[in-house]
Amino acid sequence: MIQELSEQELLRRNKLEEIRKAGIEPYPAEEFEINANAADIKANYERDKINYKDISFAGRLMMVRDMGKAAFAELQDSTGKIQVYIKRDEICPGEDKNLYDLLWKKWIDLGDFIGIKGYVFTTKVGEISIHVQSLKLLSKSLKPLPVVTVDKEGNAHDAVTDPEFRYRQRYVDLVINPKVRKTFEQRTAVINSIRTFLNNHSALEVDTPVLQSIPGGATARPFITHHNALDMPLYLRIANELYLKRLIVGGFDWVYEFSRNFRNEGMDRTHNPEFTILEFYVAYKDYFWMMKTTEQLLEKIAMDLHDTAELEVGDKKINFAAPYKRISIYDAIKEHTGIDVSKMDEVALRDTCKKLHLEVDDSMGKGKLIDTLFGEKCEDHYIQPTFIIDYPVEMSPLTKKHRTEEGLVERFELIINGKEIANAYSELNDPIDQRARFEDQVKLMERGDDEAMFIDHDFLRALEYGMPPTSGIGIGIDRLCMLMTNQVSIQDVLFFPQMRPEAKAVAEGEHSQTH
RNA sequence: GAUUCCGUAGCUCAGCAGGUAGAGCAUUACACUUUUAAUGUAAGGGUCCUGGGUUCGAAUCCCAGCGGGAUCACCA
Repeated sequence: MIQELSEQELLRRNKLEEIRKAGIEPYPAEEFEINANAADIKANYERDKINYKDISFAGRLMMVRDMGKAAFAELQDSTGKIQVYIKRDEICPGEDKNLYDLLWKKWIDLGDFIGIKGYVFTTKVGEISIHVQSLKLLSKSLKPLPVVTVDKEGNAHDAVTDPEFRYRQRYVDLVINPKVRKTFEQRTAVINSIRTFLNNHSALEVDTPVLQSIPGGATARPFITHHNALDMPLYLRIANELYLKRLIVGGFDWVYEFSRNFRNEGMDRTHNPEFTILEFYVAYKDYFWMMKTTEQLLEKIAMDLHDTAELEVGDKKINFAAPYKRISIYDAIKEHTGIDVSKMDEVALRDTCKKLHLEVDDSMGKGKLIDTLFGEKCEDHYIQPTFIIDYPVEMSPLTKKHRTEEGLVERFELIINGKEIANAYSELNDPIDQRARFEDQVKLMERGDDEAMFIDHDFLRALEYGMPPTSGIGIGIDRLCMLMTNQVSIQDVLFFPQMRPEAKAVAEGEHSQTH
């Protein structure tokens, strides 16, 4: 199948040939040395003019205002845009005006990368610009870039807003939408902030297997793959929890990993099939310590990014300053339904759910029923960061039993803006109890719960050697980034969100034209 | 997976009581040596997502498919 090139694409390919015929390499190999960037020039030129007389700058050509024998253009580098001024007699001092008349005026297009040397000056109208003394084509662009213009009021015209275009061709989105770049820089800032916090506490960053023979540590449907040499199924990890705990058994006091997890479930604006959870485990701590640490961490992230703990998220203000409200899951359900479920057995719970018109079936055990009740009736109400604590044992197979409350475990979830952001516990380190909990999961699986956990015998063996009392947490990094960058869709905090393949082959047709 | 909206030039969009496809920016040509959504004059550019159907005639109406968004379900 041959996809025809557009008029503009053909033109650019023709220009490419003209450039080569003129003896100019459109994709030069040698380094182009740079000694300034756009943001630096704009910020520092006025008070430090002496240092901006011999500038070497490179960037992508975004706009040209041609005046005949001179032109203004805008170049964009990784720090932003800057205006440059190109005068024919300046870059072509002799008789030969081809560099200007042909290369600059005819052959260079919007989207090309060019390198310039020159000096910084301020134009009549007061814009800091680079006066070009020499010009070099660094890379020819063969596809026209959407042109987004910004007027005096700062309004963008013809901005590309089509989500499909933006997600499939993120590289273009990043070039033409400066806010998108900022969001991703902030995502990295969130991760750096966390890493600094953890490293300052002498935590050890580790890597654990992504390919696992038993997908453990969470309740979710895994992706299955196959290892040919071993001739066995392998699962992409749904969590790294059981491996990090093995490392606590091995004697590390505090380990952490930014874990790319894979769950074979639905997709929407808060779910992508692959996503990132930060998990960390700390020896000799409990879930109270973990709540304090979590508050401190989130407050620090907000401060590092925004210099304030109070952030605008959609039409709400969310305050990340510690401490956060704590409420038990039973009290939360009582508060929002008026029903005390703390003493109910499975049958009574199922009836209660039915009365509240919640969809339930016989495969659901006590834990899942309570989870449903909370998720449907309560979760949405917690906008400010809130710790929901003390879950029933049935829904927490890896969590230590509560020190005083029968039937509960020492667990909390952190809810922000109606969404779960973190999940943490005092870790179950009693190997006998852990084995019993796994066996309960098997019974759930036999009843038809396809998310129940498998027994991980090696993990049990590790616990039998002894794991110190430990507290652990998983923090949803993508969702945290959505809050910190004020984005409503997970697709806007992932560079390349999962998409169905495009119907039309993008590459095939175009290759067959150029080979 | 269900419901609903959307798919027209490189980009943003208009066109729909069915009658041979339009604008702005971008592109091409010419003019212009401090402009800034530069300007002026002229020109080119489209399997109207794909495939069927109704009709003398479909971008427009109907059906199916593909892709995307939103809402819901599952879930973090």
